Amino acid sequence: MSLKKYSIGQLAKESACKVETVHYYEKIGVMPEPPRTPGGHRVYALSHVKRLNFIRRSRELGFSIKQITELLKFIDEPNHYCGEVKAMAIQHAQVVEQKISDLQRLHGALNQMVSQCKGSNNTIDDCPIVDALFIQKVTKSE
Amino acid sequence: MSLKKYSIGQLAKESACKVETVHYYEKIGVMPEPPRTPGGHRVYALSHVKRLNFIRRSRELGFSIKQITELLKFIDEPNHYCGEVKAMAIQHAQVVEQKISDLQRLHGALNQMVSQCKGSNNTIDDCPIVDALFIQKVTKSE
DNA sequence: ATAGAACCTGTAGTTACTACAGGTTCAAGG
DNA sequence: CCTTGAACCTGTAGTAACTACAGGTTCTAT
Repeated sequence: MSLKKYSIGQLAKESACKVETVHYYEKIGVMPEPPRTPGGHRVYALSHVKRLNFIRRSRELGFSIKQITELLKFIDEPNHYCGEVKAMAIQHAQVVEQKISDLQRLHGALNQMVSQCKGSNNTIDDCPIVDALFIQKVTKSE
Repeated sequence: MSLKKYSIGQLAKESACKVETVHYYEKIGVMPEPPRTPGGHRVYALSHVKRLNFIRRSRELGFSIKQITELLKFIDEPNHYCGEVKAMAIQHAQVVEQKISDLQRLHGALNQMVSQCKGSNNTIDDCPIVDALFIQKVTKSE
């Protein structure tokens, strides 16, 4: 019996986001306009909670709103197949992999800088970190 | 003999960014207002190229403009020491580490979803990726 | 002298929210 | 029943770090 109704505040809490964010999602069309009380307050059902969870979790996983719009289209329209979702997930996984390796390169560069820096007593003119940053980029593949 | 002068277009090309970005950096104060030709075009010197390289490279490494402003302060003002720069670099390295591990967690989640998904023949109702996204978050520590 | 590339200023758009301001409605306690 | 204050409403503006354009001027090369 999922007859439970949610105010926008409860909905937001349920999905760990802010009320303003729900307004925003409604404005951009990823959340529907829900029914209202006679006074004009939004009233949500469990399906809304699920949908918002979907959106938030997808955002956490790094999907853009545009991508989420696509995913929701798959869900909202009846003539779509799991394969389309899978393809998007695979593609996104590759993007994430790339990001990880970029960050690892960066982390290496930062650590190298730090280890070469003797620290507090040098003035800026002798700081190898500053030197490293002034160097024209060579580490990044183009 | 670094008497060479650069137009804003050459400067931008040298640092692999757009002319508009240089304008923007000038507006927000991380690049100085350079001398002008009688007609009003900006004229840059090698020092500007170096400074812009510093900014761009720092951005590539994930420093925010705010952080770069701090770094530039260390460089622009004579009374700062290498230790301050080192501290910022160390702190930033930790942030990068955190980002990497978040992304690795995400990558694992995506791969798991993908591997559980049989693909094209299922309808959305059977898609484990969609299911996974609808689940209230449990993987993320709060 | 002239064509057109590059420059100028200023404003608006992007992404995904967040933060207000100024007003209305709801729920609980007396 | 009435009041109080939390929660809600709409709408606008701000955030980061640019990017894109419009409409005009200057520079450079032929």
